[in-house]
Amino acid sequence: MRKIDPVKHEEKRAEILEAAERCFAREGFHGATIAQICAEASISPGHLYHYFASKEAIVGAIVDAGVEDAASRFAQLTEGSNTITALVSELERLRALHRKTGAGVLLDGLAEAGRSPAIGAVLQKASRGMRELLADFLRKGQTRGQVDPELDADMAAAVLMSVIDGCKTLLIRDPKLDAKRSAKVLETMITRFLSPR
Amino acid sequence: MRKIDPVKHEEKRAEILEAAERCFAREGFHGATIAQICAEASISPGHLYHYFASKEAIVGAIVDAGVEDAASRFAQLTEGSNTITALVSELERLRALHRKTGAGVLLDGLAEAGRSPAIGAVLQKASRGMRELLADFLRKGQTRGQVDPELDADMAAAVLMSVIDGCKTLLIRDPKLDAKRSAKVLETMITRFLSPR
Amino acid sequence: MRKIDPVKHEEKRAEILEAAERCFAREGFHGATIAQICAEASISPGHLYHYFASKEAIVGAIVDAGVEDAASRFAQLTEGSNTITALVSELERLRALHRKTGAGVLLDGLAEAGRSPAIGAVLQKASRGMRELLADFLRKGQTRGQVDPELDADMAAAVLMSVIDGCKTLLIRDPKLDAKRSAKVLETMITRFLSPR
Amino acid sequence: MRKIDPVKHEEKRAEILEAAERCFAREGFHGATIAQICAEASISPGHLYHYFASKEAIVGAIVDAGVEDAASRFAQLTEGSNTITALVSELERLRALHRKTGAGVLLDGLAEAGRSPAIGAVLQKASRGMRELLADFLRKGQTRGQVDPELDADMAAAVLMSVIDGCKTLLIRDPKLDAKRSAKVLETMITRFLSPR
DNA sequence: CATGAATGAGCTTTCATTCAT
DNA sequence: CATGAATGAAAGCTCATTCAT
Repeated sequence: MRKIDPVKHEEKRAEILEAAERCFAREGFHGATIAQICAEASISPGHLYHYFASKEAIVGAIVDAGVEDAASRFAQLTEGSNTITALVSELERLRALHRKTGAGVLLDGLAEAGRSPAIGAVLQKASRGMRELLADFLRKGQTRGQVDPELDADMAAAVLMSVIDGCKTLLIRDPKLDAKRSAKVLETMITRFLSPR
Repeated sequence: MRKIDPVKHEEKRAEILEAAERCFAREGFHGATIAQICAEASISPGHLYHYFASKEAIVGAIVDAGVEDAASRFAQLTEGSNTITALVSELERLRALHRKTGAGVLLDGLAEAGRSPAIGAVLQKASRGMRELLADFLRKGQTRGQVDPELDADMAAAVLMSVIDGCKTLLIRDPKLDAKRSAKVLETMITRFLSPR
Repeated sequence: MRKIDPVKHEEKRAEILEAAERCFAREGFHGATIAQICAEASISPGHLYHYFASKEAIVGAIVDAGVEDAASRFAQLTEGSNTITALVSELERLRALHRKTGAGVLLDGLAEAGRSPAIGAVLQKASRGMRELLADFLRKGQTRGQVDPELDADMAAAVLMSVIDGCKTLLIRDPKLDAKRSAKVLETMITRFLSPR
Repeated sequence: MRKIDPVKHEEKRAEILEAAERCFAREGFHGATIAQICAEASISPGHLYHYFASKEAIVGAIVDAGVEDAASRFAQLTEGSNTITALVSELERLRALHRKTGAGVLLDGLAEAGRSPAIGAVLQKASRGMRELLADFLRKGQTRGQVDPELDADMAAAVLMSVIDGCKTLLIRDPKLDAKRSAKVLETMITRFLSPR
């Protein structure tokens, strides 16, 4: 008699996803077990499989969510007034975010994407979208005279994205690194890279 | 009365290490199994343990080798005539290298280092060493007037290393990326970053 | 919403323990494998680990149960009217019991306790408890004039326990030994040992 | 051209056996590995198999040796003047011996004999021999009026042997046991058991 | 005689997944 | 919807034994 409530279903899914994310951050994709995720989400293993077909599906959903999240932030980027300033502050926001959740998940995800074609495809599609947004953003900056018009906007966008990825390793390679000073130098690099000559 | 032949022993060790590296590149640290490594090295599982005490020891040996290798390359860097050119071409060499072995291993290692204090410590020590070499190299460039003297050499080195890390994701996010053009843009970024104003 | 049923859980645990006991009796602690125990209990290897954390934990549970069992029998001993008669018949009961389960387990356990400090500590604690019960029993017999008051009750208890241990080897050294006659001689020894002069 | 030297061969065999005995005392029959025995005997695993066909053969040889040793000591027993005194002092000698080598080997051997028919047969044959020696000894004591003529010499011998076995567990069950006092009580028991009424 | 490299079956344990209720 | 019991395929690793030299 009781019909399934799609809203509640979606809520539970999100709850499990969050629990999984915490576990993945702590233990990595391979290190985290279904049992741990169930404990964290306070459900039984049998029940989890009502919401996700497999562990890989959970990984996929998390990658999806992260990718969508990043894309939406990139989409909002366009609103900023000064191109370079906006970019740099977005980068700073990302760094703060990952200091909280741990960079491991993202690196795990990237590594996994480099291997699994399924996850790779998701990431590649999203990356292309994000790169286009970023390239558009840069082109707009070029029009406004805030970004060097000589730059290949598309390639510059790709390189900037890899710089953002690289940021995650800064703290792993040296946890005691002075965050302020490193941010400043990073800002210098991006500014000099993009500024018109 | 034949005593053990350390040369052959070392050769076999290296052989196994190479086989393991191929497996890790293909499957990741966790994904690769002892059985796969043994198959790849054409030895029995029991025999592998004459050369390495555990799977972790294999990983450790690979990391050690990689670190030593990178350090030696960095140390030789000092010989180049032009600071920035040398740096850029070294970066290109690294990229080519990692296209062969697959970037996954490094990302796996970085992700793991972000979680496990034991692995983290190894990476941090190695990173500090490499950063010092790179910073020295940059300072030498500053003395020669080839690098902007205003830059904090130490921080710049840290940022450059994270840029190198970031490069690994370029191909993961877009496998069809035009390598030449992306290299060119990367070169532009580094050149502008480091050049005296 | 069905919560776990602790009764069924405990029953299954006991079932596995009995299966393990049979295997240990047949093959010894080291000789018995998890696979054999699982086959004997008709469960899968994975499932066994829902009930016991490790093979060692199974051994521990069996030892604990045996110790508790022995202690409870010793505690009830006090009720008997004649000290020596009660003791001798208890001894006989122990012999019958061990003819069923096989003496090997106990000898294995004793040998292991002589080596591993962890297992040794468990055994020593249990032995001390049992010896105290036995010594109290003897002292009570001394008060009643049924046991030689000159005897050091504590030491006599220790010696009696070692005699009980020794009984296990009787059948190993000679499986065809006449059980009745040997019991009689044993009874003679204990009676003469304890009787007042 | 070089003939094998049976003397040297036998010496090496004995050497290996001693090394194995040390390992077995330390780790038990199952716990000790061929590798450990080889290390202890300073030979290679391949070489060990020139002297023993299998690990079980080593165990068998050790049990054989122990059994022979015990038998020869029992045979010499006959020389003593007073039956009970001789017996008690022999028992004390055995205890001292086993405090050195650890009782584990003997218990391991007994446990193993209870399971493996092959080892069991060796032990049973030897035990019967020893029991006969001991029974003869007791009968001689009966003739001399030093041992209760009512006793069934054969059964008494069997019981005494199991008492000797049981002694090994005294120290395992309580390592801090006062050796002198326990020896005294044991002596009391045996004296009262055997003495003429 | 002697070495140590090499084998491979089998061990304990883990864990994603399914099933009965 | 929800539980937790149950599965079973594999994982990393050990070790008695054999083989080439």
